Amino acid sequence: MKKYLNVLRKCPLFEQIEDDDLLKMLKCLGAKVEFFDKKYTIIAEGNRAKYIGIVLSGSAQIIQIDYYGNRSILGGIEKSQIFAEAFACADVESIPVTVIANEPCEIMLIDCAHILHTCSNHCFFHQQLIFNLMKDLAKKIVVFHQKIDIISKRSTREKLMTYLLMMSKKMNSNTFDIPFNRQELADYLEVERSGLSVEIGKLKKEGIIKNDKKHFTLM
Amino acid sequence: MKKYLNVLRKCPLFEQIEDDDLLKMLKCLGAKVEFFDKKYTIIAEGNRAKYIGIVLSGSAQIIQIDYYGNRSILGGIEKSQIFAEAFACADVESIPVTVIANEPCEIMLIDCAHILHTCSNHCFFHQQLIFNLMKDLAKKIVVFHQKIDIISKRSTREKLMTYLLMMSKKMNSNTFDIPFNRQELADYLEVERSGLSVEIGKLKKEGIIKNDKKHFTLM
DNA sequence: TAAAATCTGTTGAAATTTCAACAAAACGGA
DNA sequence: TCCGTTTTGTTGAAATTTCAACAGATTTTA
Repeated sequence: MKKYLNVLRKCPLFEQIEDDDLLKMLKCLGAKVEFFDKKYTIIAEGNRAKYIGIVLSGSAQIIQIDYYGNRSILGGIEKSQIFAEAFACADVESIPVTVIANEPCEIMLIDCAHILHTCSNHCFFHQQLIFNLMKDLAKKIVVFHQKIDIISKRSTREKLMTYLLMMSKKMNSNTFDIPFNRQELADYLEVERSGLSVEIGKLKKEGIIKNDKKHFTLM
Repeated sequence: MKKYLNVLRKCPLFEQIEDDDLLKMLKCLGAKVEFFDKKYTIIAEGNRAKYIGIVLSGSAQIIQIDYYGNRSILGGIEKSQIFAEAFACADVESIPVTVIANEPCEIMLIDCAHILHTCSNHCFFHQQLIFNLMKDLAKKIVVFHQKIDIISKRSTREKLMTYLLMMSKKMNSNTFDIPFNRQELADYLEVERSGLSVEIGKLKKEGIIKNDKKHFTLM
Protein backbone atom coordinates (compact mmCIF):
# COMPACT_ATOMS: atom_id res chain seq x y z
CA MET A 1 0.00 0.00 0.00
CA LYS A 2 2.97 2.25 0.53
CA LYS A 3 3.08 3.36 -3.08
CA TYR A 4 -0.36 4.91 -2.74
CA LEU A 5 0.53 7.09 0.24
CA ASN A 6 0.93 10.23 -1.81
CA VAL A 7 -2.59 9.88 -3.14
CA LEU A 8 -4.16 8.77 0.12
CA ARG A 9 -2.69 11.64 2.08
CA LYS A 10 -4.75 14.04 -0.03
CA CYS A 11 -7.94 12.08 0.48
CA PRO A 12 -10.38 13.92 2.76
CA LEU A 13 -11.12 10.67 4.51
CA PHE A 14 -7.61 10.46 5.91
CA GLU A 15 -7.02 14.04 6.94
CA GLN A 16 -5.01 14.47 10.12
CA ILE A 17 -3.89 10.86 10.06
CA GLU A 18 -0.16 10.09 10.02
CA ASP A 19 1.34 7.84 7.37
CA ASP A 20 2.19 5.09 9.81
CA ASP A 21 -1.27 5.09 11.30
CA LEU A 22 -2.81 5.18 7.87
CA LEU A 23 -1.02 2.03 6.73
CA LYS A 24 -1.97 0.18 9.88
CA MET A 25 -5.51 1.33 9.52
CA LEU A 26 -5.85 0.19 5.92
CA LYS A 27 -4.88 -3.29 7.03
CA CYS A 28 -7.28 -3.10 9.93
CA LEU A 29 -10.08 -1.99 7.59
CA GLY A 30 -9.38 -4.72 5.07
CA ALA A 31 -8.92 -2.19 2.28
CA LYS A 32 -8.43 -3.79 -1.12
CA VAL A 33 -7.20 -2.36 -4.39
CA GLU A 34 -8.75 -3.32 -7.70
CA PHE A 35 -7.85 -2.42 -11.26
CA PHE A 36 -10.48 -1.39 -13.80
CA ASP A 37 -9.95 -0.90 -17.49
CA LYS A 38 -11.52 2.00 -19.30
CA LYS A 39 -15.34 1.83 -19.48
CA TYR A 40 -15.52 -0.96 -16.92
CA THR A 41 -18.10 -0.75 -14.18
CA ILE A 42 -16.72 -0.07 -10.71
CA ILE A 43 -20.04 0.09 -8.91
CA ALA A 44 -23.22 -1.07 -10.62
CA GLU A 45 -26.60 0.55 -10.20
CA GLY A 46 -29.15 -1.54 -8.36
CA ASN A 47 -26.81 -3.33 -6.01
CA ARG A 48 -26.60 -2.91 -2.28
CA ALA A 49 -24.06 -0.26 -1.32
CA LYS A 50 -21.29 -1.81 0.68
CA TYR A 51 -18.02 -0.19 -0.26
CA ILE A 52 -16.60 3.28 -0.09
CA GLY A 53 -14.38 3.89 -3.10
CA ILE A 54 -11.22 5.95 -3.42
CA VAL A 55 -9.61 6.74 -6.76
CA LEU A 56 -5.89 5.92 -6.54
CA SER A 57 -5.02 6.49 -10.19
CA GLY A 58 -6.95 7.41 -13.31
CA SER A 59 -10.44 8.83 -12.97
CA ALA A 60 -14.04 7.70 -12.87
CA GLN A 61 -17.47 8.98 -13.76
CA ILE A 62 -20.79 8.83 -11.96
CA ILE A 63 -23.53 8.21 -14.47
CA GLN A 64 -27.21 7.59 -14.38
CA ILE A 65 -29.57 6.12 -16.92
CA ASP A 66 -33.14 7.36 -16.97
CA TYR A 67 -36.26 5.53 -18.07
CA TYR A 68 -35.80 6.62 -21.69
CA GLY A 69 -32.33 5.10 -21.70
CA ASN A 70 -30.58 8.46 -21.77
CA ARG A 71 -27.39 8.38 -19.78
CA SER A 72 -26.49 11.55 -17.97
CA ILE A 73 -23.18 12.30 -16.33
CA LEU A 74 -23.62 13.38 -12.73
CA GLY A 75 -19.97 14.17 -12.17
CA GLY A 76 -16.38 13.08 -12.39
CA ILE A 77 -14.18 11.66 -9.65
CA GLU A 78 -10.49 12.45 -9.72
CA LYS A 79 -7.48 11.03 -7.96
CA SER A 80 -7.69 11.12 -4.14
CA GLN A 81 -11.45 11.63 -4.16
CA ILE A 82 -13.96 9.29 -2.56
CA PHE A 83 -17.27 8.10 -3.91
CA ALA A 84 -20.35 6.11 -2.92
CA GLU A 85 -19.75 6.99 0.72
CA ALA A 86 -23.25 8.31 1.36
CA PHE A 87 -24.95 5.27 -0.13
CA ALA A 88 -22.66 2.95 1.80
CA CYS A 89 -23.21 4.78 5.10
CA ALA A 90 -26.95 4.91 4.59
CA ASP A 91 -26.83 1.23 3.68
CA VAL A 92 -29.24 1.68 0.77
CA GLU A 93 -30.51 -1.53 -0.72
CA SER A 94 -30.15 -0.26 -4.28
CA ILE A 95 -27.63 2.30 -5.47
CA PRO A 96 -29.25 4.72 -7.92
CA VAL A 97 -26.07 5.43 -9.89
CA THR A 98 -23.34 3.61 -11.76
CA VAL A 99 -19.65 4.39 -11.41
CA ILE A 100 -17.49 3.57 -14.42
CA ALA A 101 -13.79 3.91 -15.16
CA ASN A 102 -13.12 6.95 -17.28
CA GLU A 103 -9.67 5.60 -18.12
CA PRO A 104 -7.70 2.66 -16.76
CA CYS A 105 -7.70 3.17 -13.01
CA GLU A 106 -6.90 1.72 -9.62
CA ILE A 107 -9.63 1.91 -7.02
CA MET A 108 -9.39 1.29 -3.31
CA LEU A 109 -12.51 -0.28 -1.84
CA ILE A 110 -13.23 -0.24 1.87
CA ASP A 111 -16.14 -2.06 3.44
CA CYS A 112 -18.16 0.70 5.06
CA ALA A 113 -19.18 -1.49 7.99
CA HIS A 114 -15.50 -1.73 8.93
CA ILE A 115 -15.37 2.03 9.19
CA LEU A 116 -18.59 2.55 11.10
CA HIS A 117 -18.00 -0.12 13.71
CA THR A 118 -14.73 0.61 15.43
CA CYS A 119 -12.31 -2.26 15.34
CA SER A 120 -11.53 -4.43 18.30
CA ASN A 121 -8.10 -2.80 18.54
CA HIS A 122 -9.79 0.49 19.43
CA CYS A 123 -7.22 2.34 17.38
CA PHE A 124 -7.36 6.02 18.06
CA PHE A 125 -7.13 7.07 14.42
CA HIS A 126 -10.35 5.23 13.77
CA GLN A 127 -12.03 8.05 15.68
CA GLN A 128 -10.45 10.54 13.34
CA LEU A 129 -11.57 8.50 10.36
CA ILE A 130 -15.18 8.59 11.45
CA PHE A 131 -14.88 12.29 12.19
CA ASN A 132 -13.55 12.90 8.68
CA LEU A 133 -16.29 10.85 7.12
CA MET A 134 -18.88 12.80 9.07
CA LYS A 135 -17.43 16.10 7.92
CA ASP A 136 -17.46 14.88 4.34
CA LEU A 137 -21.11 13.85 4.52
CA ALA A 138 -22.12 17.09 6.20
CA LYS A 139 -20.33 19.18 3.60
CA LYS A 140 -21.99 17.24 0.84
CA ILE A 141 -25.37 18.01 2.34
CA VAL A 142 -24.58 21.70 2.40
CA VAL A 143 -23.61 21.59 -1.26
CA PHE A 144 -26.76 19.66 -2.18
CA HIS A 145 -28.82 22.11 -0.18
CA GLN A 146 -27.45 24.98 -2.23
CA LYS A 147 -28.05 23.18 -5.48
CA ILE A 148 -31.67 22.45 -4.56
CA ASP A 149 -32.10 26.05 -3.49
CA ILE A 150 -31.09 27.14 -6.93
CA ILE A 151 -32.76 24.69 -9.25
CA SER A 152 -36.04 24.70 -7.36
CA LYS A 153 -36.52 28.27 -8.57
CA ARG A 154 -38.86 28.36 -11.53
CA SER A 155 -37.31 30.87 -13.91
CA THR A 156 -33.88 31.30 -15.42
CA ARG A 157 -33.59 34.77 -13.90
CA GLU A 158 -34.39 33.55 -10.39
CA LYS A 159 -31.99 30.64 -10.67
CA LEU A 160 -29.23 32.91 -11.86
CA MET A 161 -29.82 35.55 -9.20
CA THR A 162 -29.98 32.92 -6.47
CA TYR A 163 -26.67 31.53 -7.65
CA LEU A 164 -25.00 34.93 -7.92
CA LEU A 165 -26.23 35.98 -4.49
CA MET A 166 -24.91 32.74 -3.06
CA MET A 167 -21.52 33.31 -4.65
CA SER A 168 -21.44 36.90 -3.44
CA LYS A 169 -22.14 35.75 0.10
CA LYS A 170 -19.57 32.99 -0.13
CA MET A 171 -16.89 35.32 -1.46
CA ASN A 172 -17.95 37.99 0.99
CA SER A 173 -17.89 40.58 -1.79
CA ASN A 174 -20.28 41.85 -4.43
CA THR A 175 -17.55 41.35 -7.02
CA PHE A 176 -16.34 37.86 -7.82
CA ASP A 177 -15.40 35.32 -10.48
CA ILE A 178 -17.45 32.21 -11.08
CA PRO A 179 -15.80 28.85 -11.81
CA PHE A 180 -17.95 28.13 -14.87
CA ASN A 181 -18.07 29.18 -18.49
CA ARG A 182 -21.50 29.89 -19.96
CA GLN A 183 -22.35 26.33 -20.97
CA GLU A 184 -21.21 24.97 -17.64
CA LEU A 185 -23.18 27.59 -15.75
CA ALA A 186 -26.26 26.73 -17.79
CA ASP A 187 -25.77 23.04 -17.02
CA TYR A 188 -25.34 23.80 -13.34
CA LEU A 189 -28.47 25.96 -13.21
CA GLU A 190 -30.31 23.38 -15.33
CA VAL A 191 -31.32 25.92 -17.97
CA GLU A 192 -30.68 26.60 -21.64
CA ARG A 193 -27.44 28.34 -22.50
CA SER A 194 -29.05 30.72 -24.96
CA GLY A 195 -31.75 31.67 -22.50
CA LEU A 196 -29.12 32.22 -19.86
CA SER A 197 -27.19 34.58 -22.11
CA VAL A 198 -30.36 36.54 -22.80
CA GLU A 199 -31.12 36.82 -19.10
CA ILE A 200 -27.61 37.99 -18.25
CA GLY A 201 -27.99 40.60 -20.97
CA LYS A 202 -31.28 41.81 -19.50
CA LEU A 203 -29.90 42.04 -15.97
CA LYS A 204 -26.97 44.08 -17.28
CA LYS A 205 -29.27 46.43 -19.18
CA GLU A 206 -31.43 46.86 -16.09
CA GLY A 207 -28.35 47.79 -14.09
CA ILE A 208 -28.80 44.96 -11.61
CA ILE A 209 -25.50 43.30 -12.39
CA LYS A 210 -22.27 44.00 -14.20
CA ASN A 211 -20.59 41.17 -16.03
CA ASP A 212 -17.63 40.41 -18.19
CA LYS A 213 -17.22 36.75 -18.96
CA LYS A 214 -16.66 34.98 -15.66
CA HIS A 215 -16.50 38.18 -13.65
CA PHE A 216 -19.69 39.39 -12.01
CA THR A 217 -20.63 42.40 -9.88
CA LEU A 218 -23.92 42.74 -8.03
CA MET A 219 -25.16 46.33 -7.82
CA MET B 1 -34.52 15.82 31.62
CA LYS B 2 -36.48 12.74 32.62
CA LYS B 3 -39.79 14.18 31.47
CA TYR B 4 -38.49 14.35 27.92
CA LEU B 5 -37.51 10.69 27.73
CA ASN B 6 -40.59 9.66 25.76
CA VAL B 7 -39.77 12.19 23.07
CA LEU B 8 -36.04 11.58 23.03
CA ARG B 9 -36.42 7.84 22.70
CA LYS B 10 -38.05 8.40 19.32
CA CYS B 11 -35.30 10.71 18.14
CA PRO B 12 -33.12 9.08 15.46
CA LEU B 13 -30.07 10.49 17.17
CA PHE B 14 -30.60 8.32 20.24
CA GLU B 15 -31.55 5.05 18.63
CA GLN B 16 -30.25 1.96 20.40
CA ILE B 17 -29.34 3.96 23.48
CA GLU B 18 -30.85 2.95 26.81
CA ASP B 19 -32.71 5.48 28.96
CA ASP B 20 -30.09 5.47 31.71
CA ASP B 21 -27.26 5.99 29.27
CA LEU B 22 -29.23 8.68 27.49
CA LEU B 23 -29.69 10.73 30.63
CA LYS B 24 -26.02 10.44 31.51
CA MET B 25 -25.05 11.37 28.01
CA LEU B 26 -27.21 14.47 27.90
CA LYS B 27 -25.40 15.71 30.97
CA CYS B 28 -22.07 14.81 29.43
CA LEU B 29 -23.00 16.67 26.24
CA GLY B 30 -24.15 19.75 28.07
CA ALA B 31 -27.56 19.59 26.44
CA LYS B 32 -29.76 22.53 27.30
CA VAL B 33 -33.49 23.08 26.85
CA GLU B 34 -34.91 26.40 25.76
CA PHE B 35 -38.45 27.62 25.36
CA PHE B 36 -39.59 29.58 22.32
CA ASP B 37 -42.89 31.31 21.88
CA LYS B 38 -44.75 31.14 18.59
CA LYS B 39 -42.99 32.94 15.73
CA TYR B 40 -39.77 33.30 17.69
CA THR B 41 -36.48 32.54 15.97
CA ILE B 42 -34.75 29.40 17.14
CA ILE B 43 -31.82 29.55 14.74
CA ALA B 44 -31.14 32.71 12.76
CA GLU B 45 -29.88 32.77 9.20
CA GLY B 46 -26.36 34.08 8.79
CA ASN B 47 -24.92 32.86 12.07
CA ARG B 48 -22.31 30.19 12.54
CA ALA B 49 -23.88 26.78 13.00
CA LYS B 50 -23.01 25.45 16.40
CA TYR B 51 -25.97 23.58 17.78
CA ILE B 52 -27.96 20.56 16.78
CA GLY B 53 -31.62 21.08 17.66
CA ILE B 54 -34.22 18.58 18.78
CA VAL B 55 -37.91 19.44 19.03
CA LEU B 56 -39.19 18.31 22.44
CA SER B 57 -42.67 19.80 22.21
CA GLY B 58 -44.55 21.89 19.67
CA SER B 59 -43.17 22.19 16.16
CA ALA B 60 -40.91 24.39 14.09
CA GLN B 61 -40.49 25.50 10.51
CA ILE B 62 -37.44 25.88 8.32
CA ILE B 63 -37.81 28.99 6.20
CA GLN B 64 -35.71 30.86 3.74
CA ILE B 65 -35.98 34.41 2.46
CA ASP B 66 -34.85 35.08 -1.09
CA TYR B 67 -33.48 38.29 -2.57
CA TYR B 68 -36.97 39.60 -3.37
CA GLY B 69 -37.95 39.14 0.25
CA ASN B 70 -40.24 36.21 -0.48
CA ARG B 71 -40.18 33.72 2.33
CA SER B 72 -40.51 30.10 1.33
CA ILE B 73 -41.13 27.21 3.66
CA LEU B 74 -38.57 24.47 3.20
CA GLY B 75 -40.20 22.09 5.62
CA GLY B 76 -41.64 21.44 9.03
CA ILE B 77 -39.98 19.82 12.03
CA GLU B 78 -42.12 17.79 14.37
CA LYS B 79 -41.63 16.40 17.85
CA SER B 80 -38.60 14.10 18.22
CA GLN B 81 -37.03 15.32 14.99
CA ILE B 82 -33.63 16.95 14.74
CA PHE B 83 -32.59 19.94 12.69
CA ALA B 84 -29.52 21.95 11.71
CA GLU B 85 -27.34 18.87 12.18
CA ALA B 86 -25.73 19.06 8.76
CA PHE B 87 -24.80 22.71 9.09
CA ALA B 88 -23.46 22.12 12.58
CA CYS B 89 -21.39 19.11 11.53
CA ALA B 90 -20.05 20.89 8.47
CA ASP B 91 -19.30 23.86 10.69
CA VAL B 92 -20.59 26.35 8.12
CA GLU B 93 -19.79 29.94 8.88
CA SER B 94 -23.24 31.14 7.84
CA ILE B 95 -26.44 29.10 8.03
CA PRO B 96 -28.55 29.66 4.91
CA VAL B 97 -31.91 29.08 6.63
CA THR B 98 -33.90 30.32 9.59
CA VAL B 99 -35.72 28.04 12.01
CA ILE B 100 -38.75 29.55 13.73
CA ALA B 101 -41.23 28.22 16.27
CA ASN B 102 -44.45 27.22 14.60
CA GLU B 103 -46.21 27.20 17.97
CA PRO B 104 -44.89 27.52 21.53
CA CYS B 105 -42.20 24.87 21.77
CA GLU B 106 -39.37 23.43 23.78
CA ILE B 107 -36.11 22.85 21.96
CA MET B 108 -33.09 20.88 23.09
CA LEU B 109 -29.81 22.32 21.88
CA ILE B 110 -26.60 20.31 21.85
CA ASP B 111 -23.25 21.78 20.96
CA CYS B 112 -22.15 19.77 17.94
CA ALA B 113 -18.50 19.86 18.96
CA HIS B 114 -19.44 17.91 22.09
CA ILE B 115 -20.85 15.18 19.91
CA LEU B 116 -18.05 14.99 17.39
CA HIS B 117 -15.19 14.93 19.88
CA THR B 118 -15.75 12.02 22.22
CA CYS B 119 -15.78 12.99 25.83
CA SER B 120 -12.94 12.28 28.22
CA ASN B 121 -15.07 9.61 29.89
CA HIS B 122 -14.96 7.56 26.68
CA CYS B 123 -18.52 6.51 27.26
CA PHE B 124 -19.47 3.68 24.96
CA PHE B 125 -22.83 5.16 23.97
CA HIS B 126 -21.03 8.11 22.52
CA GLN B 127 -19.91 5.76 19.76
CA GLN B 128 -23.50 4.86 19.10
CA LEU B 129 -24.43 8.53 19.05
CA ILE B 130 -21.89 9.30 16.36
CA PHE B 131 -22.99 6.25 14.43
CA ASN B 132 -26.60 7.44 14.56
CA LEU B 133 -25.64 10.92 13.45
CA MET B 134 -23.69 9.50 10.54
CA LYS B 135 -26.65 7.38 9.47
CA ASP B 136 -28.88 10.42 9.66
CA LEU B 137 -26.57 12.50 7.49
CA ALA B 138 -26.14 9.72 4.97
CA LYS B 139 -29.88 9.18 4.69
CA LYS B 140 -30.40 12.86 4.17
CA ILE B 141 -27.94 12.82 1.30
CA VAL B 142 -29.81 9.96 -0.34
CA VAL B 143 -33.06 11.90 -0.06
CA PHE B 144 -31.46 15.06 -1.46
CA HIS B 145 -29.95 13.03 -4.25
CA GLN B 146 -33.37 11.80 -5.26
CA LYS B 147 -34.85 15.27 -5.09
CA ILE B 148 -32.10 16.68 -7.32
CA ASP B 149 -32.57 13.77 -9.69
CA ILE B 150 -36.17 14.73 -10.10
CA ILE B 151 -36.15 18.49 -10.24
CA SER B 152 -33.13 18.67 -12.50
CA LYS B 153 -35.31 17.19 -15.24
CA ARG B 154 -36.51 19.92 -17.56
CA SER B 155 -40.13 19.03 -18.27
CA THR B 156 -43.13 18.25 -16.11
CA ARG B 157 -43.51 14.87 -17.75
CA GLU B 158 -39.93 13.86 -17.09
CA LYS B 159 -40.08 15.02 -13.49
CA LEU B 160 -43.27 13.10 -12.92
CA MET B 161 -42.01 9.92 -14.57
CA THR B 162 -38.74 10.07 -12.67
CA TYR B 163 -40.68 10.40 -9.43
CA LEU B 164 -43.09 7.59 -10.25
CA LEU B 165 -40.28 5.28 -11.31
CA MET B 166 -38.47 6.03 -8.10
CA MET B 167 -41.56 5.26 -6.04
CA SER B 168 -42.15 2.06 -7.97
CA LYS B 169 -38.61 0.93 -7.27
CA LYS B 170 -38.86 1.90 -3.63
CA MET B 171 -42.15 0.07 -3.17
CA ASN B 172 -40.87 -2.82 -5.24
CA SER B 173 -44.11 -2.87 -7.20
CA ASN B 174 -45.55 -1.16 -10.24
CA THR B 175 -48.64 -0.33 -8.22
CA PHE B 176 -48.39 2.03 -5.27
CA ASP B 177 -49.84 4.99 -3.42
CA ILE B 178 -48.03 8.29 -3.22
CA PRO B 179 -47.99 10.35 -0.01
CA PHE B 180 -49.03 13.59 -1.71
CA ASN B 181 -52.19 15.15 -3.01
CA ARG B 182 -51.99 16.98 -6.33
CA GLN B 183 -50.90 20.34 -4.99
CA GLU B 184 -48.29 18.74 -2.74
CA LEU B 185 -46.98 16.61 -5.60
CA ALA B 186 -46.73 19.71 -7.77
CA ASP B 187 -44.84 21.52 -5.02
CA TYR B 188 -42.50 18.58 -4.58
CA LEU B 189 -41.80 18.32 -8.30
CA GLU B 190 -41.51 22.12 -8.51
CA VAL B 191 -44.11 22.42 -11.25
CA GLU B 192 -47.54 23.95 -11.72
CA ARG B 193 -50.47 21.98 -10.41
CA SER B 194 -52.60 22.53 -13.51
CA GLY B 195 -49.78 21.49 -15.80
CA LEU B 196 -49.23 18.42 -13.68
CA SER B 197 -52.87 17.41 -13.98
CA VAL B 198 -52.68 17.82 -17.75
CA GLU B 199 -49.57 15.64 -17.91
CA ILE B 200 -51.10 12.92 -15.77
CA GLY B 201 -54.10 12.98 -18.09
CA LYS B 202 -51.88 12.58 -21.14
CA LEU B 203 -49.91 9.71 -19.65
CA LYS B 204 -53.16 7.96 -18.81
CA LYS B 205 -54.51 8.44 -22.34
CA GLU B 206 -51.26 7.14 -23.79
CA GLY B 207 -51.58 4.04 -21.63
CA ILE B 208 -48.29 4.61 -19.88
CA ILE B 209 -49.80 4.87 -16.42
CA LYS B 210 -53.04 4.21 -14.61
CA ASN B 211 -54.07 6.56 -11.88
CA ASP B 212 -56.85 7.21 -9.45
CA LYS B 213 -56.13 10.00 -7.01
CA LYS B 214 -53.11 8.92 -4.99
CA HIS B 215 -52.96 5.46 -6.50
CA PHE B 216 -50.66 4.92 -9.46
CA THR B 217 -49.81 1.97 -11.69
CA LEU B 218 -46.95 1.93 -14.17
CA MET B 219 -47.68 -0.11 -17.28
C1' DT C 1 -78.37 15.59 5.05
C1' DA C 2 -77.36 20.10 3.46
C1' DA C 3 -73.96 23.49 3.13
C1' DA C 4 -69.33 24.77 3.03
C1' DA C 5 -64.78 23.92 2.00
C1' DT C 6 -61.29 21.55 -0.45
C1' DC C 7 -59.43 19.05 -4.25
C1' DT C 8 -59.01 18.06 -9.05
C1' DG C 9 -59.26 18.52 -14.05
C1' DT C 10 -59.83 21.73 -17.90
C1' DT C 11 -59.18 25.64 -20.69
C1' DG C 12 -57.16 29.54 -23.23
C1' DA C 13 -54.11 33.36 -23.16
C1' DA C 14 -49.74 35.18 -21.77
C1' DA C 15 -45.15 34.45 -20.61
C1' DT C 16 -41.17 31.78 -20.74
C1' DT C 17 -38.12 28.26 -22.26
C1' DT C 18 -36.23 25.36 -25.63
C1' DC C 19 -34.25 24.52 -29.98
C1' DA C 20 -31.58 25.27 -34.09
C1' DA C 21 -28.93 28.16 -36.54
C1' DC C 22 -25.74 31.70 -37.28
C1' DA C 23 -22.34 35.43 -36.57
C1' DA C 24 -19.16 37.89 -33.76
C1' DA C 25 -15.61 37.52 -30.43
C1' DA C 26 -11.95 35.27 -28.02
C1' DC C 27 -8.54 31.82 -27.82
C1' DG C 28 -4.77 28.68 -29.03
C1' DG C 29 -1.53 26.89 -31.60
C1' DA C 30 1.59 26.70 -35.73
C1' DT D 1 -0.04 36.91 -37.54
C1' DC D 2 -3.16 33.78 -39.50
C1' DC D 3 -6.26 29.98 -39.29
C1' DG D 4 -9.10 26.77 -37.02
C1' DT D 5 -11.60 25.99 -32.84
C1' DT D 6 -14.27 27.24 -29.07
C1' DT D 7 -17.13 30.39 -26.64
C1' DT D 8 -20.67 33.66 -26.46
C1' DG D 9 -24.63 36.48 -27.80
C1' DT D 10 -28.70 36.90 -30.80
C1' DT D 11 -32.76 35.66 -33.11
C1' DG D 12 -37.28 33.73 -34.38
C1' DA D 13 -40.25 29.83 -34.28
C1' DA D 14 -42.01 25.97 -31.77
C1' DA D 15 -42.99 23.89 -27.57
C1' DT D 16 -43.92 24.15 -22.89
C1' DT D 17 -45.13 26.25 -18.61
C1' DT D 18 -47.46 29.52 -15.92
C1' DC D 19 -51.45 31.92 -14.59
C1' DA D 20 -56.23 32.83 -13.62
C1' DA D 21 -60.59 31.28 -13.66
C1' DC D 22 -64.14 27.99 -13.39
C1' DA D 23 -66.85 23.72 -12.75
C1' DG D 24 -67.44 19.13 -11.19
C1' DA D 25 -66.21 15.81 -7.63
C1' DT D 26 -65.07 14.77 -3.08
C1' DT D 27 -64.63 15.55 1.74
C1' DT D 28 -65.70 17.85 5.96
C1' DT D 29 -68.62 19.74 9.26
C1' DA D 30 -72.51 21.58 11.33
